[in-house]
Amino acid sequence: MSTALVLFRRDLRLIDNPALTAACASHAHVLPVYIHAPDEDGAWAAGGASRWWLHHSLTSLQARLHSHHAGLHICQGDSLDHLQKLIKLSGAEAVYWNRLYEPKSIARDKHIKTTLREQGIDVHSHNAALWLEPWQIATQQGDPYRVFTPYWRNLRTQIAPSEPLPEPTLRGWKKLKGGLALSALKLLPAIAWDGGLAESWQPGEHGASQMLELFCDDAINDYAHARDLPARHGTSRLSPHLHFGEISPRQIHFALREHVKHIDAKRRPDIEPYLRELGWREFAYHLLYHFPKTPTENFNPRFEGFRWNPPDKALLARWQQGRTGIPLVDAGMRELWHTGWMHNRVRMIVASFLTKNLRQHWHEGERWFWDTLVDADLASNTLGWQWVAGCGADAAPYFRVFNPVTQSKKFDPDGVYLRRWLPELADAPIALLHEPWKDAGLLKSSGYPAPIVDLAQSRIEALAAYQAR
DNA sequence: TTTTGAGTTGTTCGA
DNA sequence: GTCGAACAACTCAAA
Repeated sequence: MSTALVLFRRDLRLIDNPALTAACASHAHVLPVYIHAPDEDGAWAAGGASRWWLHHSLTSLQARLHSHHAGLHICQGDSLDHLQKLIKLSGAEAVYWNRLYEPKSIARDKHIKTTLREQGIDVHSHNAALWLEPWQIATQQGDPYRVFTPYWRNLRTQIAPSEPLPEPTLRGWKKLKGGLALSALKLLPAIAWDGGLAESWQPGEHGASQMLELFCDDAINDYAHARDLPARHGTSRLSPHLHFGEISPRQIHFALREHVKHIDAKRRPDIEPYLRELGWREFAYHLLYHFPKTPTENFNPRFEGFRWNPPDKALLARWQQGRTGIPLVDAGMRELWHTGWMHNRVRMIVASFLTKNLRQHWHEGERWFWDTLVDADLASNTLGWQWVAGCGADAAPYFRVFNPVTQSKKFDPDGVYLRRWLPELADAPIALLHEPWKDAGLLKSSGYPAPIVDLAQSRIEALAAYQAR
């Protein structure tokens, strides 16, 4: 009657979970385990919003396991120590997990694997998060890709949607005494700032599949166009679910293809633009794996001596609080603070504003996003900030400076998004809503701040700084 | 080895 | 108002 441990990390689902399925197939008893070890993530331990999500996602996973008469054994502290103790207590002869790809996680898991194998334990790791793992794709010369388009052309030919693994059914779930209650991990905020998150999201496998269903029913039909409009729910909003592994790209791909199969060819939505976005996620993992220093170092070494403005705490605080005086920037930053998420286009705009108009170092934005986003992901966050700042792989050309007013008029022409997040301007006429500084009386009566920077002037200065690089 | 075509998401200016 | 060009040069990836 052999026993296996299944270690859950960022694969918080029962369906299409290769480690869980493999363990259940080969062992009579399976013990699901979660070990909370933020210290092992160093500077990139989960931020506040991510911890909130994690708490609720684990709650959901516990409920899913309970419905199988199983439990989740929770502990906190050194991963290897806990695994060794649990192996002894349960008599397990094997450990299963799904792989992570952050540099620190890779090093830790390698160490755990070596140590346990030396002790005669079988260790099996699986891919639950990616179409192809970072080392499974390379240029013809055998190098990692640095440009998205050829990467995607290659990846696209290798992904064929296949049926997700079913939820495993096993009678022999193992339970041990001595696990922690989830609340002992203290993942929820001490002061309740999380009301907006709870209104906006339903973490967990069930929430993920509901979000996917919603996407299939609605946004995918007009994705190529509506994904650019922040007032609309035109994107999938699956990013936090993907980050925590409540759903996998392969599940999404399969579901989308099944969904569009039954639609008349003339009205069938084109899912390629969305798959391409999943391709960007995959590319981010590819880059982080092959260039592990990029969360803290410029991908492009020519940016070493770049003339960032000196760090300015006051300016940064105004950006963080959504009080820059630029409506679209402020709306985005407030959406982020309230919901733990920001529309993709608006992310680019607030990031361009911070790095180009304010010329604050991209690390500042990277760090703020890390703490406030429910979908904060080291690979995607790194790629995104380096791309906007211009120092990344396949980065935006230096002269690409977003004009938040132009973007606002173009992508939120009726001001629906602005009015939603800037209640003090809700009654302003549309012409002024995009540029409220044009009416001093409006600023005074609304209390909305004047711009903290001159957009035109700062653009010119940014172009000069980037040209001098 | 060398050559060739190409590279997420923009803005401004002038015709 | 619409449209194309300029905004740089570099380096990536494949032929």
